[in-house]
Amino acid sequence: MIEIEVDEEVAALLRRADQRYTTGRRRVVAALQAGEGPLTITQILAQDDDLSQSSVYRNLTILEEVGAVTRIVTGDDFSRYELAEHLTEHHHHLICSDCGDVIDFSLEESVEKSLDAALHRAAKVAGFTVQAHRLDLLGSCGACAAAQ
Amino acid sequence: MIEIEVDEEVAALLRRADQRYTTGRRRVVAALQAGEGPLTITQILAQDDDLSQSSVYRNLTILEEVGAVTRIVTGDDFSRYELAEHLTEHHHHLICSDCGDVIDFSLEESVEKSLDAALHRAAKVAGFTVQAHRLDLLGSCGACAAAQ
DNA sequence: CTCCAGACTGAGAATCAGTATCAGTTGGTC
DNA sequence: GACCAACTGATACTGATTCTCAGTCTGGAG
Repeated sequence: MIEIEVDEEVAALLRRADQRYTTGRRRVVAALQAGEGPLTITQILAQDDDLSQSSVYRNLTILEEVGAVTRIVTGDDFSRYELAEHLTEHHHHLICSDCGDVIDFSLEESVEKSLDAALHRAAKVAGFTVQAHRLDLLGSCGACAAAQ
Repeated sequence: MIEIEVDEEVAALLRRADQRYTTGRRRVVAALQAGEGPLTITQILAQDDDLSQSSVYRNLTILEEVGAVTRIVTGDDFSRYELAEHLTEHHHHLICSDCGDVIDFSLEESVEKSLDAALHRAAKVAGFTVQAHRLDLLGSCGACAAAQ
């Protein structure tokens, strides 16, 4: 999805919740679009000096409530945020267990389909209502593997 | 894997790291074996009055370093712990986004196989060294779905 | 059997990502 | 142009997790 469309979609989501699409929020969204994967608050702040920490936290929470942004928790001490899937594309995460960095990747359609079907079968057995699935690869990114 | 085997395996892992398999640690392992899914520190403490919070934290960290236990982070404010996969069986998690509870489930062999192959292909493309994968279903558990 | 080093423990203090508060600013609406 | 609700930034606060420290346990050397 191109930048302008994302912007409009986010604006619509916010408006629906009586929220404004302010400059600060635009900047957070822009930072997330610029990253190659989910970003931590620290990374967002580093990318844009005019943002204040408390507002970024607050705005990410609001953007998440509104459905524009998704929060990712990987296991190191920092939450990461990315644009919601309907604003990007369905994808998964490579999580580097050394440096903590997170990179996006996708699976072939066919694998994704059969996985999805299997997941729904399994959920049904457990009496569980599925909202989404989450698939991560844990390992070492190229840089960290080289550094060892 | 039956209880005694797990115990021996954990003992061996600890010994290899010059650590003792003390009563406190045995009790933590026992609590994890008793649960139907990963447990929070609070749940472990609730299950055994003789455990002290700081020791449970410390021992879980050690058991994780030694490879006997895995830490799970779901997004609510609590870490959860479960026995490592080689002491149980490869499985995945149903995470209830309402109450935060986590339940184990498994996929059919065939799906798991093709998924694994696809993941390795994807990792190779990204120059990533895979250690493990992690697959979670997000949604509502039976109890929470009924309560709505 | 005794001693000793080093592992272990429990209680409390310290840390720090994330959240709440609050006084002041902004922007849309009548 | 007054009003009101949303927004902002600085700062104080919260709570899960980690650290510290003084005391206890344990296994092996002598």
